[in-house]
Amino acid sequence: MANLPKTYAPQEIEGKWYKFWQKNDYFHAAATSEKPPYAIVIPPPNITGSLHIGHALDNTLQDCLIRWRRMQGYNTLWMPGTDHAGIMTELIMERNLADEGISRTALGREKFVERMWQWKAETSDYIISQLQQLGCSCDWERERFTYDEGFVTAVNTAFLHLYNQGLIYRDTYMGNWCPHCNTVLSNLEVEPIEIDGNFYHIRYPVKDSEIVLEIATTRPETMLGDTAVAVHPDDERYQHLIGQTAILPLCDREIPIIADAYVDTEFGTGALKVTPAHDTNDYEIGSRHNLEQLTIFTRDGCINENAPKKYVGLSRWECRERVVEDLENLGYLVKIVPHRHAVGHHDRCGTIVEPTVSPQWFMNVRPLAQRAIEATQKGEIKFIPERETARFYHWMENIEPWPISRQRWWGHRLPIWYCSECEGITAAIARPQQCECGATSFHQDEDVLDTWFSSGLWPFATMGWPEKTQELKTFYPTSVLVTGWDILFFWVARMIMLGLGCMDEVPFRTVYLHGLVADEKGQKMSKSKGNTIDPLETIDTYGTDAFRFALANASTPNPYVPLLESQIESGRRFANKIWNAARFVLMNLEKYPVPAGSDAVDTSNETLEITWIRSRLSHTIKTTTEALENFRFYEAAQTLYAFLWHEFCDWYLEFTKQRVSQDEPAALWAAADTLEQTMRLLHPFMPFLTEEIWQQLSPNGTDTTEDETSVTVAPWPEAKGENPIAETTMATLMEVIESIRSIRGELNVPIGASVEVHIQSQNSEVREQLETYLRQYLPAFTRVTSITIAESLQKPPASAEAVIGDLAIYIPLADVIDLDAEHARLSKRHQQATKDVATAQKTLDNPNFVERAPEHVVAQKRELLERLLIEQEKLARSLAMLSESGG
RNA sequence: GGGCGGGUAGCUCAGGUGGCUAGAGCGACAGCCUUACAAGCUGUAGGUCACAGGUUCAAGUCCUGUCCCGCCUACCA
Repeated sequence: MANLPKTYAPQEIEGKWYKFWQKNDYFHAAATSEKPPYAIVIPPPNITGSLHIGHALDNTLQDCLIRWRRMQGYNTLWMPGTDHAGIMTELIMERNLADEGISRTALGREKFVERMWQWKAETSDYIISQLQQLGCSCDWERERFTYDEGFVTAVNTAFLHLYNQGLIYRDTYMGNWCPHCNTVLSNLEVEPIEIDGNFYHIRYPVKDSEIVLEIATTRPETMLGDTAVAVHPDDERYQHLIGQTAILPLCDREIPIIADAYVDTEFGTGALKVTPAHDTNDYEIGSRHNLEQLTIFTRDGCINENAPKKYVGLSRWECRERVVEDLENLGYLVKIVPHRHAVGHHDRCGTIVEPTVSPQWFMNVRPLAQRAIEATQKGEIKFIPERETARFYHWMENIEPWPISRQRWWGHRLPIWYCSECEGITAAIARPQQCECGATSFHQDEDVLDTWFSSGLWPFATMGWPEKTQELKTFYPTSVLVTGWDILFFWVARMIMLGLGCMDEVPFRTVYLHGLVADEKGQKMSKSKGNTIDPLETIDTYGTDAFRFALANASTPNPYVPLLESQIESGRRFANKIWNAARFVLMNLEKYPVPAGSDAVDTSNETLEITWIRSRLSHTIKTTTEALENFRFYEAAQTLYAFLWHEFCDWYLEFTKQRVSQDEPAALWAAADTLEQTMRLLHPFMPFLTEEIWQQLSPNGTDTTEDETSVTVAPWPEAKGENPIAETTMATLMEVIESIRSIRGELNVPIGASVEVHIQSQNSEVREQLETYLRQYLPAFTRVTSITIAESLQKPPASAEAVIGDLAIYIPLADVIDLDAEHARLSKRHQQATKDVATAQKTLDNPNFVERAPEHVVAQKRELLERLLIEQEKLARSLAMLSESGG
């Protein structure tokens, strides 16, 4: 064994072990195996840059599951890959190009896409290497990309499959248009943000009359596209105007005054200007009344020729200013009232969306949504936490047609061909030979598909669909999907629908939706808020394992999980603690090597502390396993932390010191065994550190290259059962030790000073236990000159006292005792005891409690009261004595 | 406007189907370099479990209402 440094240095071991794992192919899943399958597909990170804190959490949790199941003996597949992330990646590329002074349009589609592929090559490698730094045990041989060759086939096949069922169709409809990205968007991509706007009240004169109709709008510029004014059919104020004609100011166009029940008489003036081409509701009204759709904006959000000349070419905002100015000058403007309202923004680029009518490809998701609901109701899919199920249903039940075409360049082209002669549509992967009309010339649809269409195929396209591969047979449906709740609709819901649509089977059995990483104020971490923690920086500073442990430890079931720097720090301290515990064990093993063939542990002559630590280990195995089974990562992490630090290190290793100093190595060998098993338990959370220690501990497992093995493929520990008697005995001993320490601490007994300990107990069993073990253990925890244990003994003069139930501990402190301090100490405990007695007494005094509560609860209460009464009485007596001698 | 989640120690959070004397980490205070670890050890302090009712032998936990905070959703121009 090499000399281990005093402080754990993660940088020195992490890279080494990752290479080792890869070399041994531990992460590769066999397409066929006798082992039961367990599969997770990674939520493919976008190729837009580097991993953020959300990825770190998401992938840490996935790796925990995968490593745990692998150790449990499953044939585990963690399918990795990246996403081409259509619009987002294009935006970044456009920004890069802008830095070079090139515009996308100047470059042209072909060149642009070429550059995108170059970019992809660089960034996806970078992202993969970051996942590896995080320790992710993905099956890298199977890495995929949502725009690779296989995906093109899968996307085309899926499209045609759904098209042929009539689920995909072309329609001209009012949609969300992003004037910056020049594409239509789905509702999900539009983020409503509250902004401070205005309500503009404007007069619309009524033709052939002196009457003016006052309307109110937040978007005065759209009046240039007005084709009606609507009032409520029952609105008495406007009855006489229905059917009349208004004169649209600035345009001098005549528009009808119509009645439509959509109009809210209470809101604004009760008169609504109608712009069917640029407002979703107005569009509906327009279709009901057959109004003209007058488009007044260009694709990039400027005024077009349908508006009066003076406004043509202005941006939406310039136009608003000019229109308001003109209205005011001409006397049409009544007033401007500040008005706060929600306005849709493109979630990717932040541009205010312009509702626009355009021809698009849609997917009718209703039938698949219905099947998804049914599948969930039948239990084919389970959501964790459960509350997410309700969100899922709600969205699925209210789903609307999904616009799937995007007017962009980077992404899957639609397998749709238009005849150059008759414009007839042919759906086919390859260019068709001949149109029904006889023509032979075609052009392919220029649009690309929404990125989520292709990532919706991820769980089966990555496994080779549409081929009927062995992988699909083995691993589909996958076991679990792990992702943040924020993409439940974007991605999870669509995977389920497309899985049902293409595979006729849900893509996964369980969906675990974790929280979003937040800062200490509960604010979601985001670049724009500047409150992010950079995963790579964190790994550099604290080490991967510390970071991973902190993430798992922070991962409560809450929708937002605050991650504090101090928690990562705590992870690092934990790693260092483990490191040093291992050092201690290993250093001592040099002196006392584990005898060969000692695998069969001899428990016949086992000492209490060994029985105890094995019992606690068994409990820890059970709790950790259950926590993982229920996706309670924080609970697993906390269980392991508490066991390793506060039981194994704080107590067991101290016992071991004592034993070893007396030349009794059995405790040490049990320590090595416990540590080895604990390293296995902890491995899913802290893969690098546990591998390093496990290798050092394993009997043959020094750095030999032959017969390589790894904790990665070691079996998951088995809970062998707990020993309540040993645990109870140990608890008493610990209490005694803690009491003595407490006296020493509170009464400022010098560290170097040895003390006499007198213990009185009427319980012979307890006395026996103390006789047997306390003499052995105590020296490891505090300096003692002598220990006296008796059924009854006089409290020595000038001594400090502690009471534990029937047990009294006296420590003579003639030279150092501060009687006032001791009095204060005892009276505080007496007060507490009195309070506890009162509480317990009150419960037991209630006859209904004794009658109706379960027997064991009553018995427990009685025991407690008894013990508390004894303590209270002892303390009272000692206090009286103390006052006497002191006063 | 609806729906969901939350309010427990100075801070961040645990406390499945009500029942041990309400816990942890961090922070605070006091004392220690005790030969695995100062990224450590030992001890101490700190909580009307948001508020008000109710159900129950028993409520941090279940019910109702109120007040805050956050989020998701909705066509009020």
